[in-house]
Amino acid sequence: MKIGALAKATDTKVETVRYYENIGLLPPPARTTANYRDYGSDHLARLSFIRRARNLGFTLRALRELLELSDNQDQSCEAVDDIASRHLAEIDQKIDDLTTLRSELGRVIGACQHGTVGECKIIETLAPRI
Amino acid sequence: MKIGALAKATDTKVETVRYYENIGLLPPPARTTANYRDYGSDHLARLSFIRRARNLGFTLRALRELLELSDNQDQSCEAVDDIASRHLAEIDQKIDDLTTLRSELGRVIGACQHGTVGECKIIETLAPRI
DNA sequence: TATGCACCCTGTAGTAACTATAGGGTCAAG
DNA sequence: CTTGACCCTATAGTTACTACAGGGTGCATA
Repeated sequence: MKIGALAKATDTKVETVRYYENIGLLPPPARTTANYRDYGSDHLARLSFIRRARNLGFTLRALRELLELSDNQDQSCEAVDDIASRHLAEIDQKIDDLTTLRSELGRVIGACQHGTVGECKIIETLAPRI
Repeated sequence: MKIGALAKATDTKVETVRYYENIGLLPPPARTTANYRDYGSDHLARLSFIRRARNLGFTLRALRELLELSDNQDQSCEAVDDIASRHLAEIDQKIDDLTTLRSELGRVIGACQHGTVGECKIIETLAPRI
């Protein structure tokens, strides 16, 4: 598939796809005779992962680390365990925060439907960490 | 509290706190006689919300919208409902993605502990959306 | 055959959201 | 009374994109 189709399938700008190739996050694909980039399903999967993980607040640096778990199958068990464990804790925190935020937004919507708008306590849901 | 304490409590750089004030995301606090910024607990709650929501991948633009639910209590029910509903759907998607990612990382760690490292299928967990 | 039009290419400049540095003031402790 | 840890403003640099500028490709249609 050509870059436009890949970009569309992953909800990415064409320029962003080329940018990821420039910084070495997405491997350079084959080229057609007209020098057009020609992507396969592995590129599609990898870019989808990158975009969705970015959308979840992971930095490109964190992404590189996660992608290496996949790219370098021959890493030591300790290294894999360390990287995965650190990210697991981060992910759990994110899920907690999102769940709390979700319930307050749900309450606001519910209150709205019952005509008793009331205060929105959204800020308080993500109060300082202990 | 002074800016350093506020920054520390919210895991933020002092420069970032001043930046949020410049772009109007954090209201300007009172000043001491020495012209130092003097923050209260409302600032602490608001900054904590901003930082954690940013960490979850929300843009500053999205944050402004969410904060307005809290700041403008007198908005129409339709407006509140529209904003809250859109973000609710986004949040649900994020929770789904994080949960899937979490389980694959957990599997990798588990495999590691049993000495059967095996392949890491992390990329596949965030495959293209249907 | 040609001439749009939608797509692709490289390269560079602009934007969003920070982050670091320069140059200087405040203040409690020793 | 000075030293170190803080604060101030202003501006330049970084990360992660995003938007041109200037030009080539390829297929449909007049």
